[in-house]
Amino acid sequence: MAALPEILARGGARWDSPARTGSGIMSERRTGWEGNIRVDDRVPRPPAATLADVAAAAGVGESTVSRVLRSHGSFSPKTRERVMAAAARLGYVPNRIAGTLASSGSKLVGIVIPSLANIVFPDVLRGASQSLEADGYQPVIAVSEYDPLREEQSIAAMLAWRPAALMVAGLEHTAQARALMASSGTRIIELMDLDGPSIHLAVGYSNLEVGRASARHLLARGYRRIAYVGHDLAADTRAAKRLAGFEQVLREQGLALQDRETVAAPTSVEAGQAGLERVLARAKGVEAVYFSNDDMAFGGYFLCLSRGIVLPEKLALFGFNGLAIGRVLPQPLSTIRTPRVEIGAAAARLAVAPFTCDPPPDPRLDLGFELVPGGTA
Amino acid sequence: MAALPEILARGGARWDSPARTGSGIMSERRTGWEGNIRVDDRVPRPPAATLADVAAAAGVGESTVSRVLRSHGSFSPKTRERVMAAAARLGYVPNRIAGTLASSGSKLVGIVIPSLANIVFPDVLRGASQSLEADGYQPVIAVSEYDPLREEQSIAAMLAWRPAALMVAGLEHTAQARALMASSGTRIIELMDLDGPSIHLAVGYSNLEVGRASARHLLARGYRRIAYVGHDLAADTRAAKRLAGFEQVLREQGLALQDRETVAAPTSVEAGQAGLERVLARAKGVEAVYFSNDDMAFGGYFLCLSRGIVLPEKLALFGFNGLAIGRVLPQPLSTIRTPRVEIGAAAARLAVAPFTCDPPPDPRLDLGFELVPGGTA
DNA sequence: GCGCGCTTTGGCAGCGCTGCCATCCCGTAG
DNA sequence: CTACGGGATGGCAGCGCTGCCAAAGCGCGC
Repeated sequence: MAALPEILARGGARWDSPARTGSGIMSERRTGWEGNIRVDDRVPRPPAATLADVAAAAGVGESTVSRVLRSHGSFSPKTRERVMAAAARLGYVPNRIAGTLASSGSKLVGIVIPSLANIVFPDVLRGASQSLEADGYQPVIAVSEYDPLREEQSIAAMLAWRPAALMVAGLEHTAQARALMASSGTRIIELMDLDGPSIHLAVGYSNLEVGRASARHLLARGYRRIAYVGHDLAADTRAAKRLAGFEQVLREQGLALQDRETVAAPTSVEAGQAGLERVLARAKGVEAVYFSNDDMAFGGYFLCLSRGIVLPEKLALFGFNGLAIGRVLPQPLSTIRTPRVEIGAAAARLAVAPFTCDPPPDPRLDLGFELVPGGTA
Repeated sequence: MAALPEILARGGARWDSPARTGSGIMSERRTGWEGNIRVDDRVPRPPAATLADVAAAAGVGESTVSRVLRSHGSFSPKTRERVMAAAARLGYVPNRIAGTLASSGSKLVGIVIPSLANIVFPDVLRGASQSLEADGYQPVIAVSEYDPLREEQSIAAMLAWRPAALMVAGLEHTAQARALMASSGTRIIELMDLDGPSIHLAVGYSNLEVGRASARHLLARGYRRIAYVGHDLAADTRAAKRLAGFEQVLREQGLALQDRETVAAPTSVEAGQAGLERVLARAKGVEAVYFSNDDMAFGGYFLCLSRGIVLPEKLALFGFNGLAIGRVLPQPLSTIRTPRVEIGAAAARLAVAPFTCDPPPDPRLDLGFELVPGGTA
């Protein structure tokens, strides 16, 4: 069992690995319960050091410690020394709860998203978290599972932490949630949708326009008999808007959807596969399928692969999101790429921005989207 | 533009959609800056209502309001009525910052994960968030990007919020981070790894054992000339452990890796594709490839598909994670499925559990893994 | 040697809520 | 009619920190 240490060393690991310092990973050094929490419970550790403790230890006043630790205000170098030493000695960890209450300026940013089941919102989260962290803010997240009521509750719960800003996916919320946000005094940033009025700021793209662009693309490629395969639309208003834009363009050309299969389930590859299966069994002569998103489209794609349906000659597929996997497929998936990480990052910047600028920024930040022609449509 | 409302109505939407109540989505009702934040800045809204305001409005004492709003302690039904009415009237949103400081019992749980770039940690997050929410807790997240130093900083930052518990991925941390966690008095839960000593509690599976099981499977299928394609191992100690276990079993059979390609990049389908490409160009006669995870394996899978390499006859592929997409591939990916959502949920339960039980739970919670034979190896 | 102006420092009142305790009120038993 | 027990209620001292202000220290010019 020398393999792991070797690998770690070879790679220049900087972790302080128990596998390297202990008796080796295989030995299962049974630290045991007694050596852990249980003991902590028995011997109640001395309460965590406070500012006052550090002040006493350093022989200075509390406000001086506060100033030094926040590098805010003025103090002499040697005082700084003394304070830092005392803080380190006591293992002082500042209490942000108290700090926030006193300064009434939270470094928390609430993020309420509908789902973590595919990579879309994690991407947004990633962009936001990166940017937020750089400014010393921390994201508090809640997942609504596409349920308006849970979203409302999550929003209320977030607001109770008095965040510096609140990011919410979409523009549709319960009346109660909307009222809460509008009257909270917290900066509200709505994500991933621009089709409708926003409370304060909105960052994203137009789903309606995405749907239209998708339809125009398929039409331009000569497809006329088009079907739609989607997931639960009542919950996902943005998918509904894409479909609305898509149908609008069809209608303008005197066309209509050949078939529509809405799987009563959240989005997933399995749902996409099942949906396409049903469409193929039912509607004859379908030339192209518009999916509610890439996950659904992947399901369709692999169904075609399994059944030997040649893409795009026998059937064209079009998705939405522009996920990485679609690009390495033998035939890259035709889709629309959205700037998810950038949306998160931009939202984070807006969340933290002081807004002293004049003229003020536009309340709508359109980060657009990109049609990826691919090879399936 | 009547399509969207129709769709929403058909689906039984419960959102209070601006598209339904406003002048329609297309009309771009230009709420404008003046109607939003800017105005809020100009006319400083009255400070948010406090407990005292509600108490005054309801004609009762502060503690009574506190008791009613938390349904804690005793109060008469009619008092409850009055308080609730007053709170609603004033749009009172409790201040958890103050509440937490006063009760010294935070309802925050810190979660530090290395990445949001694939679905693995979002899955964990999903399990945790669901379970936490049910208990009235909220997750605060931080992403370390597989950087030990950023992890350390994130841990320190989280601890400053005095969370009820702290979840961290992996068992390897900087010495400083380990010391911080051990002495913080906060319950620490380490995720996704059991191979090594934990600080308090660990929930997950043995990566070493995963690697061993993978090797045994490939060996049992008769593969002898095996290559490895992985991503940056120095950062991802769990991937390193899997490889260590894998090589251990090979060694026990007097075998060794035929080739090893470590792409100097984070995990991705592209990296997997590039890695396999290089292995194929270099090593001749490789029968099977063990990938550091499913994302990497997908890259390899599609490369084979593009090049007409028949799976598994000409080349066998084996991954790790058991992602959904692997199951709908024409040849399902041979891999090992991990209970990620369950790990998150279990960790959340442990985070919140009172731990008064006797005998105490084992500090290690092994949720195991499942080898999915699939069709590629 | 004195006063001025600046940097450095300490004291202390809250931030909004909870927990504890004293008080009050009511129904009921004696 | 009085005493007693328990539910219902209010008062108030913190929780740990920050922001404000007063005070002290310090260097320098005249």
